Amino acid sequence: MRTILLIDDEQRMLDLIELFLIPHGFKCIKETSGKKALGILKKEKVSLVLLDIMMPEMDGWEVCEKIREFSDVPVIMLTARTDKLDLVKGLESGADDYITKPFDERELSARVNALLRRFPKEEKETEMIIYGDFRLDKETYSLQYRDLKVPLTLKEFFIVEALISRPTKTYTREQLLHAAWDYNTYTDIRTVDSHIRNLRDKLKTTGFPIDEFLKTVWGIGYKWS
Amino acid sequence: MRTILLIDDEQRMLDLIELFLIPHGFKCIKETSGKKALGILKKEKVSLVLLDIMMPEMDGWEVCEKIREFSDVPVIMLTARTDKLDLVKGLESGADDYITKPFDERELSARVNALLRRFPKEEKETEMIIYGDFRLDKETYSLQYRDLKVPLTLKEFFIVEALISRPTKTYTREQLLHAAWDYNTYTDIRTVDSHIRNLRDKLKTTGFPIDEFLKTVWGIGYKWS
DNA sequence: TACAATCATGACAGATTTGTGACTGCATAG
DNA sequence: CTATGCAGTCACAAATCTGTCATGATTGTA
Repeated sequence: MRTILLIDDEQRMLDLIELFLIPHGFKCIKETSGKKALGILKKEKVSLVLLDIMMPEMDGWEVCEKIREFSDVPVIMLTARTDKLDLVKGLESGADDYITKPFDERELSARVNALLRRFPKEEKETEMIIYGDFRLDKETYSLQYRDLKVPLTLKEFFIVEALISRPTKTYTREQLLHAAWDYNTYTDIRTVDSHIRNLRDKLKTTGFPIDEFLKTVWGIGYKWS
Repeated sequence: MRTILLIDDEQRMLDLIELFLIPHGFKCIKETSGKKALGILKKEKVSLVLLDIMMPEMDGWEVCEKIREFSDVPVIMLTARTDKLDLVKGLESGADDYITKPFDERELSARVNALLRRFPKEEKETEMIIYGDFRLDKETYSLQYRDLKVPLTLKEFFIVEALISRPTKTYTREQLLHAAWDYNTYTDIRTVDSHIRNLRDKLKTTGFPIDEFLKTVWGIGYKWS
């Protein structure tokens, strides 16, 4: 989960923004002092900063400049004013974007997401199903167990994908047919057995302890466990 | 010098924006058709796109989405309206920022510079992709392996660029078509095979150990590994 | 234990996908 | 105009994956 640092002197505003952001899957750190916020930035992993301009002691532009002395974290400025001079001053002090209050939830989340798209530091896990020591990689159509990696054929891949994405569930041959073949295929149900065999062969010769994981459920079908 | 691609259906607006940008040290390419602009983006080195929303034929959101299918170039949307729904829609279709007309010169240059700050060495990095002993040179459209250097045709170049920029990932022919051709091409899918063959021939006769790197993934497509 | 149902396995045929050569069209340069 | 090189299409051969069948092994049950 990505963390956003909120800096505003009004506690009410901090709470409000947090309420906006939480449903969109962000964690928030709230801070009323610009000075303390700089300290937090150095210690915590922060993905983005939302920074109010009108603050006592140290204003938003100053905070932003200090941040830029040591960090490239994306910064969005918040202000009540709509003056374009403010805007230019904000961007020149190193901010990446600028939102005028009052803003609505969609604008906030859209701007936050637009900026975060630029920093895809987190691993994409959607292309990879991980179960125990196994990884099923959709980019390379291969199955990995610790250091061993084996490319799969299409049918093998779809079968493993079905099985491994719901471990311990027993799939009937029918269900595996539907997972790997078109719905209205006239393929013999026993063909599934063939592919299961090919899989076992291929994985065993590569050194996978596959018999411990890919199991036959007598009278029903197969499962991964 | 950084190049900015301007897309607007009104020639007057294109000329006006160009007048704004030239004093700030930018080179401009002006285009009134979204479709043609996509073609330009694939061929030219463009650092940033300024995209009008209200256009006949293909509107700005659509153009932006098409751009995002093959490029991460920063995009700023232009519109006469101040509706926040527009704003959200723009950011969601992949834009990075949003300027409402009429805008002034300072705002335009501030926003452009804020975005470009995010891509400081972009130009140099994208001119040369290095993977292992291979170098793909965007300046001369050629591929180098140790001392051997071979010029590539455009299509060959785009195919290699896609493959080599994400080694081990298996690309389908569809994906390679999108990477190397205009998005709405009616080119036969097997044409990809032809270019792959030409590549292999060309590289093999020059002495590249290409078979070890450019691999066929049966039933899916091709990969670099 | 004996029997019936179910599964694993090997061999092979069939289907699909890919590689390759030959050809056309197009644009460009000389 | 002609020559050249690139892009795209087609047809057929080659490679590889998929599906079927027969047979023997395994499992559950009476």
